[in-house]
Amino acid sequence: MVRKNSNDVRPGQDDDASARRAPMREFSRSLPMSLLRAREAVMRQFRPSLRNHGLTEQQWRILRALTAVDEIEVTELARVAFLLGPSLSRILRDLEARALIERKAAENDARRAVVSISAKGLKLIEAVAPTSEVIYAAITRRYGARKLAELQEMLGALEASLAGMGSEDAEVAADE
Amino acid sequence: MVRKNSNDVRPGQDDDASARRAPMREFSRSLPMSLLRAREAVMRQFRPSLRNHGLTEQQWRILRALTAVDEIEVTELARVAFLLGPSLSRILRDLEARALIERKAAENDARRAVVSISAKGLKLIEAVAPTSEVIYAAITRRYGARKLAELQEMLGALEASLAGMGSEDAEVAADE
DNA sequence: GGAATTCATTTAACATGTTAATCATCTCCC
DNA sequence: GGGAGATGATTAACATGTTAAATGAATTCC
Repeated sequence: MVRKNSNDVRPGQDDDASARRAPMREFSRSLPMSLLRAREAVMRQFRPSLRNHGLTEQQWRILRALTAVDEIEVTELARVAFLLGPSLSRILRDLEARALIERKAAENDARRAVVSISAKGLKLIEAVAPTSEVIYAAITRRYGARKLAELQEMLGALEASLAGMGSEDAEVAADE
Repeated sequence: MVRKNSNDVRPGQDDDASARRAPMREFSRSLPMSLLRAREAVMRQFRPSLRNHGLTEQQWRILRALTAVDEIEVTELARVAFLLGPSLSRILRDLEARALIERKAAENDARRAVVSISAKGLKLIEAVAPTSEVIYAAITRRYGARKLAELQEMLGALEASLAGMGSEDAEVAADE
């Protein structure tokens, strides 16, 4: 079995070529990977339960967001549920077909659509929520409530740090 | 303008129905959402640069992983690049068509495929890497190197906490 | 030594992510 | 009040995530 781990990196073949450039961050320790793996570890806990109720993670996010408001415009919903417009559009079509949500046009603006959760949708939420809460509690217990709060605070800070950094790119501006 | 924020939650209409159940975690503060938003904030920085070089995030992950080894089997690569088999399979097909990687059968086992990065692939990596490093450095500077290290440590710990929790449906009853 | 099983990888099918383009409405401004 | 642009939502097109099934090759078992 060939196990490639941290240290057996690139046998010969590029000794002098790579001497000049930094070896780059050890791949598995990059920030995006760390975040991806952590999130996957968390979602792995929830997916089976959601699946048992015929919901995907994103559909659940949308229904959950809808329980917190009476009604909401699509754009706002996209922001709250952290979904891109096209994804949301498709999912709303599906949820509406399943009668889990209701949709109508805004009163003053025919462009805007207003969405709300249906009674059936609420019922589904209420069926799923207890299990989700149990799972969340188990995660909190395992990791530690205080540590979890601290982690979330740090994640929020990271997001905030990068907020303004958006598009100050040198090379992107160069091309087009 | 209808702004629904943290406080104007659920106007009437379900007063007694919701009296019994806990209001559930404020949605935007759930752990999965925090992780998703943080990761998106980070990836938003890298995507334009990768795109300029014709790479998606996942393609980049694969090529990056391949630079760290001489050659690697597909299953191992999936583990290292944190991709599911089907995704990896599709991407490898594409990368091979673009001559960025090479693929051959394993010597002792015709089931296994062995993948390595091509000279062209290496060249591409070398073209992208500097920009990526600059972005990573900017993120580190903004957020703080020490804080970043601490965050990664906490993310790793979270992953570890949840490691055994996977599928206690029936089978993993065997102790750890 | 061959049927049954396991294993590595791929294909299939559907849902979402991502960017660009489209479509309808709305706003502004002359 | 009508046309140029802005805006909200959807559609289009392609890439990946996710689970199940299929394929092909090795291993086990009798």
